[in-house]
Amino acid sequence: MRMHDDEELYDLADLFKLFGDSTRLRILIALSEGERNVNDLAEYLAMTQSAVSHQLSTLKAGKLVRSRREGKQMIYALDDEHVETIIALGIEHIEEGEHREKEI
Amino acid sequence: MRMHDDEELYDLADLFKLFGDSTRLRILIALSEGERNVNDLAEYLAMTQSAVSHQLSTLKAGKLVRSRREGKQMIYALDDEHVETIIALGIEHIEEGEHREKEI
DNA sequence: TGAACACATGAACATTTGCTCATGTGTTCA
DNA sequence: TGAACACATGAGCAAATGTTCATGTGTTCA
Repeated sequence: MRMHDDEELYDLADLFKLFGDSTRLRILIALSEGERNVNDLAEYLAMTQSAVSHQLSTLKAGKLVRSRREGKQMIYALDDEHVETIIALGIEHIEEGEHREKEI
Repeated sequence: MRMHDDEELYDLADLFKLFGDSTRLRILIALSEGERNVNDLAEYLAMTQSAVSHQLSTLKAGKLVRSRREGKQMIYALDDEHVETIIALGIEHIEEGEHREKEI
């Protein structure tokens, strides 16, 4: 891995912070199944509209999701082909950890 | 992506939290270049021994690094083949983001 | 135009997090 | 054995974070 300047390092940390919250993970996983508007997401995740909206705004700032307006609704979708890959790698890590524990 | 129970979701979030701090990222990147003991890491990263040790302990609990004793020293190394892949994907995301900004 | 809907956003609060400081544990070697 | 070294760890504190509550903005349609 090549060297990284401080700015890129902070950007990188900020990116992973987005994945470091179970609410945001659930939003990202939900969106990996397809586009959704805010109220649907809120209902699906059993959260308030406000909380979902705040998190979507955070995810959008981090360029993990994009949105478009459709009438009164805002439709959100994943905006990065890496999102699903990164989550899948994380899941692999966890499942291998569980596997290793059984071996011991 | 398949469905995830609550416990796995929290584990996943906790995993990504580990990557969500520039200090820990720097430790992981440093270790991707090879094993190191604690004092070397502290000097290399210009941090106190205590701060590095705390973070290493966090990383070890998350199974991203392992350690072995060598005399008085503790040698730390990456303990997961996914670590470098995950960081590399994060870097890709950021660099593509920068690229997209230039297009606009 | 104005009411109703869908969503965004600012402020406030409780929780979490990362660091420092002080001290504890484990190892080596004279 | 005990001093010196290398590292771990608990407590405490300031900063960051996620949620709620209240309210603001944008859109539709009668």
